Order: sequence, then C-alpha cells, then structure tokens
Amino acid sequence: MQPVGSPAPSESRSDDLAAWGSVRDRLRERGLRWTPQRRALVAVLSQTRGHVTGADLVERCREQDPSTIPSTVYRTLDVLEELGIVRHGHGPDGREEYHVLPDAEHGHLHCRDCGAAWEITAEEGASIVATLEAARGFAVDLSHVTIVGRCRACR
Amino acid sequence: MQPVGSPAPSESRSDDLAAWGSVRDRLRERGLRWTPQRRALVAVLSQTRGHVTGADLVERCREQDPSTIPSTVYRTLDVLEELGIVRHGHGPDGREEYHVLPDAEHGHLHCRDCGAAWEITAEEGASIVATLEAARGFAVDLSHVTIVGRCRACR
DNA sequence: GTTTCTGCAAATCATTTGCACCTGA
DNA sequence: TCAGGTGCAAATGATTTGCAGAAAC
Repeated sequence: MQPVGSPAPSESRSDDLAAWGSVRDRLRERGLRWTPQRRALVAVLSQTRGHVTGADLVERCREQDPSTIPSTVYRTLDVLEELGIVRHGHGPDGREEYHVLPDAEHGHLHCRDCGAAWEITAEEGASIVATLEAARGFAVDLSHVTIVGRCRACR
Repeated sequence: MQPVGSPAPSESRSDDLAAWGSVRDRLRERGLRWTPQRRALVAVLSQTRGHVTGADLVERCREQDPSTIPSTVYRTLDVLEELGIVRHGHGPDGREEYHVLPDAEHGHLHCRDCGAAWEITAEEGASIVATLEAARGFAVDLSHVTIVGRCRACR
C-alpha cells in the first residue's frame, strides 16, 4: 500500500481527465462561472492524489501563478465541495484537510512518527462502521475519520 | 450511555478529588511550582468531565477569576499534559480539544447533527485497534480518535 | 446588462511567543 | 537566592469577510 497525501509525492491523474473536464459544465449547469482562477485550481487538483490542506493548495496554485489570491482559492474550494468534487475533513493536527475526488468514502490513517498517511480501505472502514452501528446505532461518517498512531515501519 | 463534554452539562467529580489533590505534589516532584493560577485551572478541570477546548477552559477560568490570562492557561495545560493529567486531541471541527483524567485510553464519537459527544468504549475501541493492527500492523492511538457521524436519536 | 467573481485589505480567533518583572520553594 | 511563572502585548497563521471594480455569459 502506498502512502497518500503530502508526505508522498503527488502523482498525476491523467486517467481522471474526463471527470475533471466535466467540472466546467457542472459549474455552468448551476449558473456558475468558469474563470481562469477556477481553471487553475482545478488543474492543481487534477495533479493531486489523496489529501491536502487548504494552505497547500494555495501554495501550489501560487507556484503556477504567483498572483493567486488565497481567498479566491478558499472560495473556489467551497464551490467545488458543493459540487461534490472535493470534500473536507480534518487532519490529526486539526488542520483543515481536503480530499480529492472521493471515489469511495474513506478515512485516513496518519503515522505520528513519520507523518505518512494512508487511506483506510473499504473493508477496514466497514469493520469500524459495523462496530459502532451495532453497539449504539451510530452512523459513522467515514470521510471524516482520521486515526493517528504508528505505522508498521515506525514501530 | 451519557454524552460527555460541552454539549452535556458538566458533572462534578468529587470522587476524584484524591487524584486532583496529588497534582500539587506531582508538580513539586519535578521542581515545578504550585501557583494560584495553576490551582485555579486544576479546580476548573476537577469540575469538568469529558472534553473541552482550550478556549473553553480559558473562559471557565475567567468566570472564576476575570483576571485570568489565556497564555497562562495554555502554558499550564502543556505542563499538565506532560504530567499525563490531561491529554489533547482534536475535535471534528479541527479545534484543539483536551480531555481530562483519561482513566483509560478512549476516543470520541461526535454527532454531526446534535453536536453531542460520547466516549468510545474499551470494547468498541479494541475492535478498531484490532482491525487496523491485523490489516497493516498499524498501532492506533485511540486517544486521538474522533469519529463523526449521526447518533441514534438524530437518524 | 446582470449576476457572479476576483482582488485586496482588514478582520477573526485560538493559540503562541518574547520579554521584563514577580514569586514560590 | 533564583529557576520557574506570570502578565502583557504583539506575533502567528490559516481561513473569512466586506466591498468596489472586473469579468463571464
């Protein structure tokens, strides 16, 4: 299993270009605009796998275009979240964290020592969900779950 | 099961007075001082069950003594955490959150709708720990686990 | 021509830090 | 005495907001 998110280098997602291409139309369907700034953020997101903080995204956008304004990025993230294109949760440090194109609901594992992060697989997640569902009828929102601990390598 | 923390009214913990009384000595053993400000925070903590944010504690201290200074509270919390008297994690909103006198390592459940919070029981926690341990050798730090979802009542 | 954005600057807000003065042991 | 603490004020740093002008459709 590969770590995801900031500790690991981002990988391109050319296989998802079709999905990203539809963003423009999805915006328009709702009477929203397809602006250069939004295009830029979507371009950055399309190169991103796993999860990133808002500040990360601001920085990556700024690498492409130094004139990027943070508030625009955050506002665009809000819009993209409404479209279901990103989703936000919280990292182990309590920092806001966005994850991209949630193919499936998943939580995150975060190693306290090396800082690497992994996605919790569907099976692992199912076990957690089932436990709390059975014990007290609690409906877990897996996409907000972040579990901290130490990974195999660091133990 | 009763909700814990801010959404529920705090209950006194007179049964733990002995444990709180030892704080003074525990500080002195390390060459640290027992000051009025620390006494005040410990008094507030002894009236607290479950988890609270740092800002909450500052406010509660200020109710007792309006001259309370936030930085002193935070610094004292750091010290108390080193003594193992409180422990900090993060709430579903990413806010710093302290929990008090962790009798046992436990995580938290947080209802997205009503905002109530519960402790994850030892058995439930064990199930989660075991799942991730078996699947990938990951050592979960239960005290940092906060799971968001919807409680039975809100579904 | 509207309605939605953007840029900018200023505001939040919990938490942290630097530093000179105070105080508990 | 003197290391450890406190008060105060200013710094942080991510995220948000108000608003006037700019751009998309």
